[in-house]
Amino acid sequence: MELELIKSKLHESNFRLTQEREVVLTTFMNSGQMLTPAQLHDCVKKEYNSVGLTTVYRLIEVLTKLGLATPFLIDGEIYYTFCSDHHHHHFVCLDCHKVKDIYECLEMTHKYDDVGTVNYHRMDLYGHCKNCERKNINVKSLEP
Amino acid sequence: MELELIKSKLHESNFRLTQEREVVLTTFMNSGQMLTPAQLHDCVKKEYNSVGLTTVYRLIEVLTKLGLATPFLIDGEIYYTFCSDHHHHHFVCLDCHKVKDIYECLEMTHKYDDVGTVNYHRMDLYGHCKNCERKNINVKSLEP
DNA sequence: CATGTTAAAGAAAATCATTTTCTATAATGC
DNA sequence: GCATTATAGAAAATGATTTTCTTTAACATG
Repeated sequence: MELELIKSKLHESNFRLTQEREVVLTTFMNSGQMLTPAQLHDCVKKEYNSVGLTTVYRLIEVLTKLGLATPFLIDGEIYYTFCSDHHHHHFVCLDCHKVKDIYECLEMTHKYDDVGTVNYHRMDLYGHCKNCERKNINVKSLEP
Repeated sequence: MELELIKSKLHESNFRLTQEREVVLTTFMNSGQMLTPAQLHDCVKKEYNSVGLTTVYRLIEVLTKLGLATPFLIDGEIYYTFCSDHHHHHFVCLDCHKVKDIYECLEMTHKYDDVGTVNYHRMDLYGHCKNCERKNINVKSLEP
C-alpha cells in the first residue's frame, strides 16, 4: 500500500497530514519490521530531524485504530508493524524482527462458529527468516 | 490439565509449591478467562485472604516461561490465560473475556517454509461467545 | 490567497503498570 | 529436625505511556 493511499485514509477519518506524520509513516513503512515506539523514534531520528516521541506514540495509536498497524507482544515488549488493510497473517523473524505478510488464509472464521460468533482472527508465525538462517549457520560454523 | 500435573511441572523446574502459588493458580485455572495481573489479584482477594500483587506477577512470569500461561494484547492491555501445554488455539470472547481452547490445528507450520523456518505459531479468534450473544440480543430487544 | 478554526506537535509533568530491593518466612532436601 | 535457599510481601524504583498545556500549522471557507 503506497503512501498516497494511506494519506487519503487518514484524511477520510479527519486526521491531518502533518509533515511529522509523513516522516514517521515513511520510516515505519520502509522498515519492513516490527518496532517499538522508541525504536521507531530512533529510526526517524537517524534519517530526519527528530520528531517528538509523543508524536510517534500518537501516530501509532491512530494507525492502530485505522487497522494500519498491528501490535505484537514479544517477551513482554510491545512492537508494531505497518499493515495494509487487507486481511493477512504475519511471519515474524525472531532474530531481525522483519515481518513478512502472508496473504493466504484458510478462512477458518466460519469453521469454529460452534464457540460463538467469530468477528476476526489473527495468525502469527514465528521463526527465522532465510537471511538470518544463513547468518546463523555461518556463526555456528565458526564455533570450535 | 489438573492441579497436580502443574505442581509436578513446577517441581521439575525447581520452583517451590507455596500456598500462595496454589491459591493463585487455582483461581487462575478456574476463571476460564483471560485476566490482567491486577484482575487476577482481585479475584484471589475475593475468595481467599489476599496474596501480594507482586506474587501474582511472579507466578504469571513463571507460568509463561513454562508455557502454562499465554498473554493476549487487547486494547493495549496485557491479559493472560491459563494454558495447558498441548498446542492449541484460542477463541476469546470480547464481552466476557472467557477463553475457549481449540485443539484443531491445520499444522500450517510447514506450509510456509518459503519464508524461512517457522518455529511456532499462534492463532487467536476474537468474537462473542454464545452466552454473551444471547445477552446482547436481549439487550437489543429492549431498545425502542 | 487570506483567514478562522481546530487538530496536532512538543516539552514537561503525571500516571501507572511492572520490576527491583530487602528482610523475614517457609518449602525442600538431607 | 535442621540447614539451605527460593519465595512472600512491603516499599521504593523504574520506565513506558499518557496527559497537560501552549504554540504551531493544516485545512476549510469565503
